[in-house]
Amino acid sequence: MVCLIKAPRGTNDILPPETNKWAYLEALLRRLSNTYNFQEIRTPIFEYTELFTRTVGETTDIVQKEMYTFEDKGGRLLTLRPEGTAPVVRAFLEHGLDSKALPAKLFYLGPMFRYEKPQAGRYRQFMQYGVEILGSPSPYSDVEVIQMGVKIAEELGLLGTTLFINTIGCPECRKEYREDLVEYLKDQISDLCPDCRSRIDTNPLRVLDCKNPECRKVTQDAPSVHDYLCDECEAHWETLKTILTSLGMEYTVDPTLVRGLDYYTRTVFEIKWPPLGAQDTIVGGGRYDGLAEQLGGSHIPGVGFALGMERLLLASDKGEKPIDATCPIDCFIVVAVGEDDGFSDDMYIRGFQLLQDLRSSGISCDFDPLRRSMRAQMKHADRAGAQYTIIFGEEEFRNSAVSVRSMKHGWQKQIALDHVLGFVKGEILGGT
RNA sequence: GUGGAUGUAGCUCAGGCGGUUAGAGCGCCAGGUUGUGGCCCUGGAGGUCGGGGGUUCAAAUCCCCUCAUUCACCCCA
Repeated sequence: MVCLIKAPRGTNDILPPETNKWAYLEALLRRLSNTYNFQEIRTPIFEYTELFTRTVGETTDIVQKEMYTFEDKGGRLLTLRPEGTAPVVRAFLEHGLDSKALPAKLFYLGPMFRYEKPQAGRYRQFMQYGVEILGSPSPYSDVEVIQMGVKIAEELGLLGTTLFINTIGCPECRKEYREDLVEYLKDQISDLCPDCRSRIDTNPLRVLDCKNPECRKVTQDAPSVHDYLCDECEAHWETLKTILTSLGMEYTVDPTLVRGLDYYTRTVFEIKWPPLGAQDTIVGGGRYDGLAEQLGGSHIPGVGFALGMERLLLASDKGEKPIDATCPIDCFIVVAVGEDDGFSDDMYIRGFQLLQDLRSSGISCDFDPLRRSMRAQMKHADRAGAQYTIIFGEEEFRNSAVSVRSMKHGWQKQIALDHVLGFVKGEILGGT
């Protein structure tokens, strides 16, 4: 079969039984959100372009090359959201949530869009889950968020994840650092790759995480932010590490971890799972104390993380306990149609009635509307993962009974039609 | 955006130096089994050989372009 029109590049159709994994993951994330007391927030899929250019940063890859931007019929410049934090903070300010009890703990779950070259674990439309704590400057909030990220990986049976953390200071201490870094880099400019040469002016911190070996040599001896931290940032950083240690959480300090969005301050972190290959960051986040002010609000410190669900499911499949994609039903009604002896139609109707009764009792069940052979129906029942089949046959029909068969154990008994509902309910809901 | 690899049945893949009707396994449908799933046997359906163009008497096979996937880079979730 061919279809003239295919799904656009970098997008995915998610089909059964794969959808069951998504349902499971979503349920897991919602459950954990509740455990950590995060409440769901839903924001539009598109926003004014300016929201992202102002917060994410003009010089970042996201803004420069990855946004789906378009003009609507009213001449408004809009962008399909490439990330969730800026919209959440925007909605938070717009609706005056800062006048309610703080800190606010919010989570979101939905599609994001980035115009990138697709690769395994990286798509143009992808589902992201993220949490944000707004109104708390406390390093305990940083740890709360980080710990939840680790917890999610654990719940999915991902062994061998690594938590990388770093601090990039605040705008105050970063100012002096930035000047010294730029000066240092300009002295070594001949050894830097072309990308990094232009980064010196646009975003010098990003030179630090360039993977080019030549650039690495240069950055090895570059001044470190850690030597420029103001007292507050230093205290925040030290407390953060102390709390992590006291929880027995292992972490690696990675001074080259700066992350690609401009709004980050102080803490940044990533959780990586190496078996994924090139796209091995499953959770990424950090603190953004200046974001609300950038959007015209008051000073509302924030910290959060985001995770890509496609990537997480990819990891889950490769991990220790892949999510079970099957979705079996409780029972299946089989109607054995013999030669047309006048019973068939009646049997079908009685079977169909029982189907309704079972469903009304909360028992999942199905039947074969195609009136195929009994064998075909049994096969169908088997494939649907039915635990029990309920067989309407001529012989049973004459006795006002049906046969109930356990597909798992193979036993089969005749049950009076009047009692079958109770019997099946007992078998399935009674937990035998 | 840069570089490499790969596109043949629903899925996993053979075939490939040009030569009749393009194959296998799995899956699907039916029969063997007019009252029974899984195992086994038999049969059947299902293909624009990713798309377009070119070379040729002849293209799944050679050439060009294009689209898609994938790996790496860039960057991220």
